[in-house]
Amino acid sequence: MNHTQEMRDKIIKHGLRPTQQRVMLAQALFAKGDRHICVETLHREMQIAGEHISLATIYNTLHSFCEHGMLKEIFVDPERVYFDTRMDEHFHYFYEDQGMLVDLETKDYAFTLPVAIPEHAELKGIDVIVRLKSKKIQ
Amino acid sequence: MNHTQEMRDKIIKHGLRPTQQRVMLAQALFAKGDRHICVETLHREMQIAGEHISLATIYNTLHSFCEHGMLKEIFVDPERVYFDTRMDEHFHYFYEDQGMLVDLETKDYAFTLPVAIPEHAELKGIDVIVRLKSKKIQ
DNA sequence: ATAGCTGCAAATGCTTTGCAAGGCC
DNA sequence: GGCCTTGCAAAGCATTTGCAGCTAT
Repeated sequence: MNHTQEMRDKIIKHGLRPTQQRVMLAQALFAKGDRHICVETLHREMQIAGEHISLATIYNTLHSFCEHGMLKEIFVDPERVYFDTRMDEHFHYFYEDQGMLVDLETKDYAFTLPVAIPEHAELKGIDVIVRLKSKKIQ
Repeated sequence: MNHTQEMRDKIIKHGLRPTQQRVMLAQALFAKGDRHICVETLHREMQIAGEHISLATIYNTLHSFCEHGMLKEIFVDPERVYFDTRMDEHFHYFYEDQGMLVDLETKDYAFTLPVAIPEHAELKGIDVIVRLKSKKIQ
């Protein structure tokens, strides 16, 4: 079974129709392991690969993927939304100067969860963002 | 010494000129203890109080306050930026359905900081956001 | 006096939407 | 065939900017 077919199956399994654009985007997103990508970057990447997909469709598709549990949105920067292909609970470093997100590895921290959840509320998730600035290399 | 004077002093101490608009905004922000407020809300609040300040000035002023260490920006929602008047390191609950931020009290969690910081980088801060959804009241 | 601040209106830039044409089952 | 999806262009909206007039020191 080739990779295109895997992506078709993945999309179907999540309750969406495997249209050309969705399959192409799924390949770009999930082919290379975990990714943290913003719409603009993905759009440029598709153009370079010679596959034209409109920005509107990328927005719509990524949001569909989120609603159907294939992606997570991350808000770290008011300038743009990032999408994360890794679905388990995990945390991030964010290099503010580069706009780059990197996963925190378990060995890198010692947070003790969970947190008290107010009675009248339901937990949707916990975001931990370690904001960094790259040091200049001398 | 009245409250207006306190705000003037606070602004001067942080290296800014105490203009009318800055003093009015500082009063709105710091009079009532810790606040988590977005520009739109603050603008509406000033209008209701009968004090006209342009949106542009509110944006500029809040950003100046941030750069001069009087406020912190919080990104939890791509729709709008929140400003937090509390300057020490602390974490938040965010009620996604209400767009409301609430401080996490120390008793409510047991995160163990710090985190490993990559060699080539400098820590700017750690954000912890516990995302909640209000439960319907039956 | 003069450097800095304000406020309007216009511009910007990311994101969403309306709608006609096309694709998937 | 019928419904969902796409893509363009236009709209939407929070935020920023240019610039003339005003204010604080």
